[in-house]
Amino acid sequence: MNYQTPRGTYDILPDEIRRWHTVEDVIRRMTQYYRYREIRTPYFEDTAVFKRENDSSDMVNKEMYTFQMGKESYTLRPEGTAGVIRAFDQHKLYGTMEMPAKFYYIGAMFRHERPQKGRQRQFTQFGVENIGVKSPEVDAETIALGYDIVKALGISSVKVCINTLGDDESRAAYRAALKEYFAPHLDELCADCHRRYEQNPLRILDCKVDKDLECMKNAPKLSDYLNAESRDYFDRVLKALDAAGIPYEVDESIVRGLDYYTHTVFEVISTRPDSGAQSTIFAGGRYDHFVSYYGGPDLSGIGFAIGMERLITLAEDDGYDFGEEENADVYVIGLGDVAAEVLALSRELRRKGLSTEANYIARSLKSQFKSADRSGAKYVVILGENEVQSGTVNIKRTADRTQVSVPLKEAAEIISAWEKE
RNA sequence: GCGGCUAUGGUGAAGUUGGUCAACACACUGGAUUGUGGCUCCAGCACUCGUGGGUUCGAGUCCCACUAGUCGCCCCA
Repeated sequence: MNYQTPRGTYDILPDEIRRWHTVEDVIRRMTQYYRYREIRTPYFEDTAVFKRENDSSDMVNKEMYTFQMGKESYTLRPEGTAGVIRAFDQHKLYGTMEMPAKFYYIGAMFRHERPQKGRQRQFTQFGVENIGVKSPEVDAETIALGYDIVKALGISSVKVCINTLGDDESRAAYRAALKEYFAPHLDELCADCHRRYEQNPLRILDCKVDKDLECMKNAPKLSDYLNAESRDYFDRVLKALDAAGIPYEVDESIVRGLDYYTHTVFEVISTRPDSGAQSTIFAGGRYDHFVSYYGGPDLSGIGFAIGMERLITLAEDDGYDFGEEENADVYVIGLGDVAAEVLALSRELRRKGLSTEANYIARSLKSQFKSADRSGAKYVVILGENEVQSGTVNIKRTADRTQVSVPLKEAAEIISAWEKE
């Protein structure tokens, strides 16, 4: 065992791929219901696309896979939104697409973190972006899409947590209030919070280390600093969620890891006790200035991302039925020096749309029947030297074990006809 | 970046206070039926216990280091 996958990466083996296909199918169906269209952007971008000024998040500052090729610096994408917005601006889709422009993506993301349950260095995210219409109903609809996917996979124990960060004015006022409030308490806070105090004081509030501190409990609340417009917007988001029949909980501690969010932010978490340290299923929020950041017009957007690995695990834990692997239609047994004939017949069967397993190994009839059983084939064709001589072939129906001898040339046609009965 | 736990064949694993052939099950291959299957029976299948050192007359079993996995902290989907 000399080679293995790098830390934090993993292989999806054939026995496991069915789960992925199933979940991907649910996602594609649901996004189609909501009229989102797929977009595929590169797995790496110019580093500047991800490394934005004044970004205080660990993801951007500590966890990116960045490499130099010649003079250029590239980065493996740690998240999906930046690439989508970059593409939206680059191709001036605001000029050709109807608003809101609705995108979804599924693909690998890369973050250099210490792996653990539900967290890999290369992982897969499904995400959506809804750009160009700023409306509380759009926010609620976006959450509804994610919620519907989670529910379609039979995942129970789900909690929608939502909050608002308000607009620029509200945030600035709150930020100032926080800095003023925490200034005398700085020596009580952890090292990370000192950094947060400078870069993004809002994040002090969801610090897990200092969460039980007395000064945390009495900290000013964002809700007290929202201006009328922001408060009204959030109220309407909640009303829209009520109208959509989505249960939620307002959680003022949610401020999100990415710095580009404004107004609505949300996290949908699993309340299962066995979901480990990574309980977030999907999370996202609204961004007012991201589209213009990459050179586009001043449009607002909203999006979320779901970790596919977590989604699949949760669906599995809740007993979602991923179905059985498809059986073979036909198994072609070869006896003696007949491999070429086995190949020819198998190709004929496949051309007729029959999934066909062919044996090219010189081995006993018995062992070939065993593997025919394992393949689940409905028909077993026995092709030996005798058959080649006589130009006939034996076809055995697995169901009733009856066997008929037919001309070799007609075998594919006959099985195909039986299948259509 | 920090901490806990783990590391035996293709797989799941047993391996007592260090001391006979590294158990058992599944899978796999062959045979009992020299061309007709899912049952049964028989046979085969780890010169070796993550890697490297050390202690000992003797180590899969004890010690150290390294590597990897896993869970948690941080962070996040």
